[in-house]
Amino acid sequence: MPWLSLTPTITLSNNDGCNICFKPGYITYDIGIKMGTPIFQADALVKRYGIEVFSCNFPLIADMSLRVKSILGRFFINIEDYSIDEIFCEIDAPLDQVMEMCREVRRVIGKGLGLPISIGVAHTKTLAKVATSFAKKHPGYEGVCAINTDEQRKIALSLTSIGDIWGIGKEHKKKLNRRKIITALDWLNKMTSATARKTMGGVVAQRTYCELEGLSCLELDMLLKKKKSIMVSRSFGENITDPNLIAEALSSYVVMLTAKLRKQKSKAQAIYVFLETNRFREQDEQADDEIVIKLPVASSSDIEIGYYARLAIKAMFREGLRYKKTGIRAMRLCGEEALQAHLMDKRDRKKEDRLMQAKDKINERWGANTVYPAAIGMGKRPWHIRQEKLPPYWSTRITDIPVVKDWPQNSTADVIGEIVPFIYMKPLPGIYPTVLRAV
DNA sequence: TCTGGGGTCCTAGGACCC
DNA sequence: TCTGGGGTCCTAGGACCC
Repeated sequence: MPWLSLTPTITLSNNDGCNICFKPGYITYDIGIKMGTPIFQADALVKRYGIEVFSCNFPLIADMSLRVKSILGRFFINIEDYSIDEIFCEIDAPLDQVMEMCREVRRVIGKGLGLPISIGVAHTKTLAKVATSFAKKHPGYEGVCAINTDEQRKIALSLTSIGDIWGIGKEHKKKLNRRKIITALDWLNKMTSATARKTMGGVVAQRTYCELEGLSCLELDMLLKKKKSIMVSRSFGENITDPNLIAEALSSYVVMLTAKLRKQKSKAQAIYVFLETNRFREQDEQADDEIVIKLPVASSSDIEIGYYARLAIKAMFREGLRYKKTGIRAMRLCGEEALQAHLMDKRDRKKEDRLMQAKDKINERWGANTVYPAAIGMGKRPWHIRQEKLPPYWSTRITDIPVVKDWPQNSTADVIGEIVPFIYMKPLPGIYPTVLRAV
């Protein structure tokens, strides 16, 4: 949404709960909206500063992420797909060539996707992340910052709070702060790598320490790995007291969970199910229960796993409690082929696998939940998450795709210096102008 | 009134073996 | 009174990441 570049925005967590991404826009000082602030606590600030608030649209983010990564694939061979919005690339070339290439990457992604990206260049992954934060914070770098010399490294680390280093979380930060270690450079000056390992409980901290010294300890991880556990959980849109509705909600998470299992060709040997009340309502009686079930035979069928998940709910549910959240984790995953059979097993597993395959095919072709088990309920359900300010699925849903209405020959459009078509976007009442100029 | 949803790795310690 | 030396496997819990 390039037209919002100067508008402060908040993107909410699932269920429209907390701020998970505040973009200041025109605001140049800290107004106190932190990661994780519940949005109802920020009502006054939202009004005062004209902050636009959005529900999160993960399919949109995931799609943009794929596009960025496919462009990066044109420039780099050795790539680690680290997270939805971060990538590590390895390159062996003189610094000026690398810098030129990075600027070109940034230009191409800016032009093609309208996304501003930041690039950090350094000799270790941890230092590259430090460099990236400088590239992002200081406009002078124009999005690309390198830490190359020892002097640059020390200056950068002296300006970086120890807690902002990748691998130093809030516990380590507290511990180090108590020893008067405030910046990353303090850490290097006041400890050795051996004492870092000793006082911070292991080899992980020691690796981070060495990486900051410029000694690479974290290799580029280019393999696409299967997940070792997969979890699906959601808070409910409202408090739920009916066990059948809880079972419905959990069944729908099971459908998502088993689809993820089948996608990476895994089966679960065990499941973990939990059920919680709203821990913020201190006036309510609380519950936070969990059950682990070892499955008789590893499975990725929503029929079978759904059955055991509902058993777990039945066992945990207590009359009169106001439940807020449930979820399921698939554990002890194994490959689809290496199956340990069960002597007493009566299930027709081949048939069930074929059913799941057919269902996956239909849903892939015609959209998620074209066919689904009746156990997840039909139509609007009270446990559905709230998403009241959802931006359109511009790039992943056919009805939301922007329509080109006009292509002016002598446009003065200024987005990355290119001629840009006028596009009608599906308007969200009160937020978007009818005609927008966009990339 | 309203408070997110995923993951990984490492270590210590228990329980067992010879 | 004195009580060895070498392993493995598993799990809970801690710490970290996005």
